[in-house]
Amino acid sequence: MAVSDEQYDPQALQVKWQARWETLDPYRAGEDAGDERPRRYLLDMFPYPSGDLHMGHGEVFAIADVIARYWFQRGYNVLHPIGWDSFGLPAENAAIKRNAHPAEWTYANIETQATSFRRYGISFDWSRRLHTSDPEYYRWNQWLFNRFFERGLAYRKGGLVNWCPQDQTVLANEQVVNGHCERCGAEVVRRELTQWYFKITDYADRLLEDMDQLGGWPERILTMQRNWIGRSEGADVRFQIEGRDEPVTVYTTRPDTLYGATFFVVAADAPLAEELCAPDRLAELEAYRAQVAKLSDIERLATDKEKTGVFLGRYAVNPVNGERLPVWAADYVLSGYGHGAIMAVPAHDQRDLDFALKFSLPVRIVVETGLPDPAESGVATPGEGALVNSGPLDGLSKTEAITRIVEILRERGTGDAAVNYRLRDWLLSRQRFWGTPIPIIHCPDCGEVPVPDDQLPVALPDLRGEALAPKGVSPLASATEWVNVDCPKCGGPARRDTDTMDTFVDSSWYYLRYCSPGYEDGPFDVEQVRRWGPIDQYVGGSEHAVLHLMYSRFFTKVLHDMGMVDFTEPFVRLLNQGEVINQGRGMSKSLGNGVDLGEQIDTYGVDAVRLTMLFAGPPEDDIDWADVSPGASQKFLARAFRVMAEAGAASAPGVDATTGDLELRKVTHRTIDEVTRLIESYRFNVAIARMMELTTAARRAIDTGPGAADPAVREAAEALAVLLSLVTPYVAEEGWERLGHGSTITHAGWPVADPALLVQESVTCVVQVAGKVRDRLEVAPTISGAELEELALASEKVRAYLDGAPRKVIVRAPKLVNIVP
RNA sequence: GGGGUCGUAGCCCAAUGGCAGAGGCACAGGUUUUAGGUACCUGACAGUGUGGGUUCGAGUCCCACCGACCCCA
Repeated sequence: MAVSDEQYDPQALQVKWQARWETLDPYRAGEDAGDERPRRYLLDMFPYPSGDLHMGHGEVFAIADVIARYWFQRGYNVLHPIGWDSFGLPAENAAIKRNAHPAEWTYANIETQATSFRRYGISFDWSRRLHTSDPEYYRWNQWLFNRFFERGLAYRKGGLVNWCPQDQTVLANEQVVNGHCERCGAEVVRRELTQWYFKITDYADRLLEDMDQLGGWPERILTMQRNWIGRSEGADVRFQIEGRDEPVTVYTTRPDTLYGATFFVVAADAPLAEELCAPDRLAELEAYRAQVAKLSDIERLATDKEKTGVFLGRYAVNPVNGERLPVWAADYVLSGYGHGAIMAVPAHDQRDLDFALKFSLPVRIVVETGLPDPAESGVATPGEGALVNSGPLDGLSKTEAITRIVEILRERGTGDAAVNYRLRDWLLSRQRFWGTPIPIIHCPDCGEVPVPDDQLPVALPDLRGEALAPKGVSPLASATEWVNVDCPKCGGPARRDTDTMDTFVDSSWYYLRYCSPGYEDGPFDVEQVRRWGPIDQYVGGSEHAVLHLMYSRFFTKVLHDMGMVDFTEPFVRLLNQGEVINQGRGMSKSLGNGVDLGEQIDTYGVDAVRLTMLFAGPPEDDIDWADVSPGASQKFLARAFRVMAEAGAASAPGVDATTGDLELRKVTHRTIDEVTRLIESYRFNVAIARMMELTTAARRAIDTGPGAADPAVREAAEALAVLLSLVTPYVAEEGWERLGHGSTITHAGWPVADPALLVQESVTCVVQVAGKVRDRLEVAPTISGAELEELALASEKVRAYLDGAPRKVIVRAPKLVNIVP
């Protein structure tokens, strides 16, 4: 049978090579301590097992796989593990609906995804697989919690928290997006609850400072984290309140405007409002609070919203000039920011001005900006200028005034410079079942007692179906036998903590567990982490900018302080892939524009789908599935397959390529050179375009050139197979085998371009007159500037545009000459 | 309102400050084919969102504006 008659049959190749890979196990990381190969650790953000893999997974795992396979070809010892982020609410909701256990749904989905991953040809080291819902994994969440507790980094406190009425649990600040639950989209309300927190605020400065190690991260993610942490410098100022011993501290970024304060505002929902309220005004405050409680933070802070508030019948005293400032409660001040109270400087802050104008409070200019009087214009002047009406600060600039006022406050003991953060501590308690139990026992006598390490894990009780239905407290509370235990300290009757941990705890350190997945003496083997860590390349979505990516950085720093890891940042480089959308919009059931990954694979084959994902554009860009054509990808792969098969049938391995067709050899080596650079800079779409050109050149050589048996054709086909192996492993394996090579192409070795073949013997030099192209010259690439200038000026075509001697000649040998007449 | 990213053929995308086009889709034509499809070959299509500036030379650098998206308000 003629080779060219053979059909490219992607499904058959998938069956054949998937089975071979199972046997050959080519993607396993080398564990031998004497292994001298340079190590690389590549990680994809692990999936949540919500069902089968979807198009988004198809993209992110294809991208990371190119990098992994490139590293394999380069001879590195590659760690590329996979696992599942398998605790979480969807499993619990499914279990309630089906009267089942969350584990059933979870592990069934994991198996479905594992099967799909294998078919999708991702080069995972399956021996390191982990699931965060396994007791052997979450045991170490608890162990780590104990360490955090010992160090004062895990603590319990009461306060207003974000409550999602849909999911019936509290949420961390990071999980509230524009006042809505990041998971389900329900509007979040405030509740007063006692909850566990991780003290991430202790690490705020280090989370900022260490960003200088993150040159391999997208700038926008760093900016998002910087904004989220929200460090600002200013001053704390203590105001005495008439008729009260204890002063109230406010934080301000503009202490220089202290003389411009004309009233004082406390957050309506802060306990302080009640404390400061005159007895005869309490009823009014309560009524107002009820009104405020209905609003989200976003609504409260909206600048276009009419200001509201109530006077509390009290006065604060300005520490610098003794002025009496009326104390108001209002909703535009948040109890969570600073100290929940502010000094209002209406002339220079728009929100304060809106409030002042609404309630006829005085406006005093203390910064001369040259702009119209805010009291008249209604526009505050937050800019800089010389201080006025400010006693000792008069005439000073903003910076000078800030320095001076801080000195004054410090001398009088009524304030000091202060740093404030927007970042809040990480609320980690959750009132749901399918998570890691918090390993604390509450004893009436001993208080909060950690479960001793040797009694971990605190395993989840066996609850299922209706028992998991949300009721505002954790389902664990109803597992009486599980809850009631003896205190580990005094042996008296005590109760387990019934909340579970935020699942972001699980993902904060999973990358370390992969280094020694079966380790039983700790969360990870310190030595193995020293070998592999930190992660050289992390790949995942930007939706985790201030969630997982920040939490994981925090965990890493704590573990560093504990002496368990010797680096301070977990992810050296970060790549955020775009989303796969359809017809200009995200895929969704309601829009009916969903595309199923499995169906695409069934229709076009794994290789064509992967190729389509990578060829669509730069990895960071969104892919609109309506704009791409997997059918065309499949056709290209058929072409490439035929080239490899025909070359394989016409010659044997080991022929001397130097005797082959020179033109094709040059294309091959130029392609190798360019693809190498393009892969290293993650420009996969362009790299693939080069592979297409090489395929076309080889095709032409076979059909109308030296023919399939020419050594240059073999050289081109072999290079093509290895280049393609990063993107389309199935057709590459088959091609490699047809070319007469054994086993697997995974470690065939990255081809090296011969520099001699990259040199061109002539290049086209463009000759411009006044920037317009007037002639082209074929010249040697080594031509000197002077020689080239002479040639260019001698050109008839050029002389036609010249009128006498040129004023200036710019020579960029060998490609360009520009003559300025 | 502040900050960021990005605007290149009908579409997706390329182009170290140096000839705007590498690759693909779609389109048109040719060879093969009974025909369609496949395969192979060929072709047409923009002057880079708008307006300034820097430069011998700007898609690329700077400024303003318009539009899209993202983040913080």
